[in-house]
This record gives sequence, C-alpha cells and structure tokens, in this order.
Amino acid sequence: MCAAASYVLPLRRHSEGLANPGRLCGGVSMPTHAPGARSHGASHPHDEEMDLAWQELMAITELQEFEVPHDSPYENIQYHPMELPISLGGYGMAQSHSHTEPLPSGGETNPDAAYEGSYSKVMPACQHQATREAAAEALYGHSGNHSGAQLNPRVLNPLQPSLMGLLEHMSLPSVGGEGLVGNDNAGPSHGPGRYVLGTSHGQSKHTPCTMDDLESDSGLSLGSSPPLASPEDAMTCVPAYSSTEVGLNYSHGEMENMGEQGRRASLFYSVDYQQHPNHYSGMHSSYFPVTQPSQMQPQPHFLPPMSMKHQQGSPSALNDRHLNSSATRESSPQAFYVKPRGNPLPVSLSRDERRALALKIPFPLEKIINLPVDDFNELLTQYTLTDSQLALVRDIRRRGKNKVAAQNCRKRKLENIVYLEGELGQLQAQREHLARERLEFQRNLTIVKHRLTDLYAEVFSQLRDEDGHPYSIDDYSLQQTPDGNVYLVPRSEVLEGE
DNA sequence: AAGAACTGTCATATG
DNA sequence: CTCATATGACAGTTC
Repeated sequence: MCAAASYVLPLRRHSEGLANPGRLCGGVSMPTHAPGARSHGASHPHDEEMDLAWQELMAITELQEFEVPHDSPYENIQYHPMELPISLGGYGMAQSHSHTEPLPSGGETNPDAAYEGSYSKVMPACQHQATREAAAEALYGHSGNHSGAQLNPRVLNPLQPSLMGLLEHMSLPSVGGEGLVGNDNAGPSHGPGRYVLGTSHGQSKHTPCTMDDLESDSGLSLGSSPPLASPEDAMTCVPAYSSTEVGLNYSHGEMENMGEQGRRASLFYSVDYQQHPNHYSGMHSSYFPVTQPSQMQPQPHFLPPMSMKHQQGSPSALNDRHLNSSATRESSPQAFYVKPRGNPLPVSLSRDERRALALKIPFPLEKIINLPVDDFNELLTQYTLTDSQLALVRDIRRRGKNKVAAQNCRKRKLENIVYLEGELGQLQAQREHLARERLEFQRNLTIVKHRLTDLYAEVFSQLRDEDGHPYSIDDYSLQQTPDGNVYLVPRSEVLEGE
C-alpha cells in the first residue's frame, strides 16, 4: 500500500538507520507495504524540488550536529592538571630547578642570589601597586627567560576540586582572591599570642634598649624586628652591645673558653663586619648573599684586628656599618659597598644581627642561614662556641630559613590567586559561550522540526495509492525507537503492536 | 585613628 | 631522629 515510499524518499541519507527495512529512519519512514510500487519509475515534477528541500533540511541538521560540540573557542583551553611545574622567573628559592636555570645576571646560580635578583625587584611592584593583578603582571612580566609562567603545582592541588566544581556550578558567586588568603593576614584582634618569646615584639619603639632586648628563645635577646629599628635604636642600642654589655651575657670566662681560635674568631668577627657590612646589614643582604656558597668561605682579613675596646670607643665603626646597611637595605646588592659617608641616616640591625653581634658570633648570618647543613656543621666545628652562641646560631639559621620559606610561600599563594582568577575568568567566558550556543541550537532545532513537518506533509501530498487516492498523513504516526530514530508508521501497525 | 598590606616568627606537618 | 621545606596563624610595622 505504501510501496511508493521506497522511491519517494530518496533523501534518506542515513540508510544505516534502517533497522526495519519496512521503515524509513531519519525522519520519514514508510511501511514496506506502502504504495510506492505504483510510483516506481515515475518522474514526479516535484522530486527535484523536494530533493532540494531535503538537502537544505539536512544541511541545517548537519550544522547543528557538527558545529555545536566543536567550535567553542574554549575547547582548546588547557586545563592544567595542576601539576605543572612552576617556572617563575626569579622565584627559584623553593623550586629545585632554580638551580638549573641560569639567571640573567651572568651565571649566578645561587638560589638565594636568584631570589634576591628578581624577587626583590618584583615584590615592590606587588606591594606598592597594591593590586594582585599588578603583582601578577609584575611577576610574570619579570619572569625573564622563563617562558610561560605557570603555577606551582603542589599548592594548587587542594584547590583543584573546587575549581573544577565551577564547571558544574557556574552559578556560584565569583570567588574572590581574598577569600583564599583570608586568614593569612589575621589582624591583631586575635587572641593572645602564643609566643613565649614574642612579647618583646615592638618594644624597641618605646622601650629603651635593655638586656630584655637580648632575650630570645635561646636565652638570648629578642629585639625589635628589623624594620622596627629606629635611629634611636641604632644609635643607642648597638653600641651598648659592645664589650661592656656583652660581658653580661658573655663572661670573660667564656671568652677564655673559646680558646685562641675563638678569640681570633672574635676578632675576625669585628673585622669582618667592618669589611662586609652586608653580612649584618639587614635581611636582604644577610639572607641573600651576592656570592655563591662556594664563595662564602671565610673572608681574608687584611685589616688589622680591631679590639673590642676600639669598637666600644669608636661608635663610628658601628655607625659606618649602619650607614652601609642603610645603603643596602632597600637597594640592589650592587650597593653593598656604597660609601656611607654621604648618608647620615643611621640604620639599625635586625634582632638576630644584634644578637649575633652581642654574642660575637664569629661568622656572618649569611653563612649561618645559607650553608648546607654539612657545611654549617663544619663551620661550627671550626670555632669553639658557647652553648648560648650555638643556640643563637641555630635559632638564627632556623629563623632565616623560615623567613625565606615564608616569603616563598606567600609568593606562591599570590601567584595561585592570580592564576585562579584567570582560570575563573576563562570558565565564566566559556559558560557564557556555551549558553549562547545552546540557545542557538534550540532555535535551529525548532526550525528543523517545523521544516520536517512541512516536508512530511508535502511528501504525503504527492503520494498516491494504487487506486490513485492520496495518502493522508493522518493515517500514520511518528514512532521513535529506542535508538533514537523516528519512523513514520501506519497507524494500523501501531494498533497491532499494542 | 583605623585598617589593609607586608613581614618576621612560631608551631606544626610532611617528606 | 634530624633536617629542610611548606604553610597557617599570630603579632608587629608601615603606609
């Protein structure tokens, strides 16, 4: 009865969908007994026109089928598995590859120097511009020969789930970077400090330099933090640590116990400070040496030993050093040896520097902090140190390393925030794009449905059964199979199936 | 003066 | 256990 369908529907392009030979999939289906036989070989005047219509229809469906999933510009977004190696210029302190990446400064491979060389240049931009975006630009912009600033993998790992969750919960409120570090800058409203030793924090500003200032967790002193140092501090405290006060902490008996080596070391100490102010001239110069570890061997001391008496009686000695450190504290390592004469600003020492000075630690903080443990221990064996000296040295080493670690940690945190903000922006853009595509797809789908309906009606209007009677689309119904294909099935068959 | 940002330090966890 | 490193938290300083 419907044999004509076999020819009426030359447009079925997806014959593979013909699960049932008697039916046409992909839209028009006709029963095998449809009256197509009668039309066999007939050249209907509307065939070409219908063919064109079908092709147009299929073009629409193809458009949707192939366009939607693929033309998103975000398909190529690299969702880094968060384990990408970080390679930020100058940020090599905690990254092992910092040792292998040459720095622009000409073969300087000391990680500390690397840190000093770039981080110190970068961070001011972060701080003074006071925006994390600016920080990111600065960080990445100064990445030097490190291409493609990427994130520290480890830190990102914990954040990954939430980030990926954004894909599923795009309606989540924008995650501000602040929240990620919200606790980092806890204000002073927190409970009482848990420090036993930190009580002297900030005292130097209002407290005259006393021996309290020399107390520390090592039974030594806790002075002000480095920036605290006021001119008053510098001018009054440090000289007070000369022989007179040192004697309080460091008895002459101890000095005697140090032996000849220790005494020499003590002398070396005073001389060394004169010659190398950077050793104790503030955290930057102390913790970020301009020399490689191999170059940090004891300096030759050509100057005649300066007696403690001389030091005490000559504030200019310390003052010189302070002036030197004033030139280095905020400047590049190249400024270490700037002549202090023209700079009248007295600059104080950090707490550890003052402690070291007070206890006559015979080697620079730079070594204490940066030497590998073996070299450090070897260094300790070269001198006979008292228990308090040893404790101080170890504290200085611990604090110095931790300070660098904290700086690295904060730097990474900042970079992660910048990265995640960028990632969030990309995801939001992707979300908007997908929403637009979905809308367009739904619009096209509606068009297709309408055109399909029209085409069905047109096809049926052209068909005739053996008796020349037109088929009525009312005699057929659309049936969808589990595989998703839609067939036009005679209602009689539908009724039989039921 | 208040608050944000920065910094040093400690405690703790991890490898 | 020691050591190095990372990080949260706290407190002080600076702007």
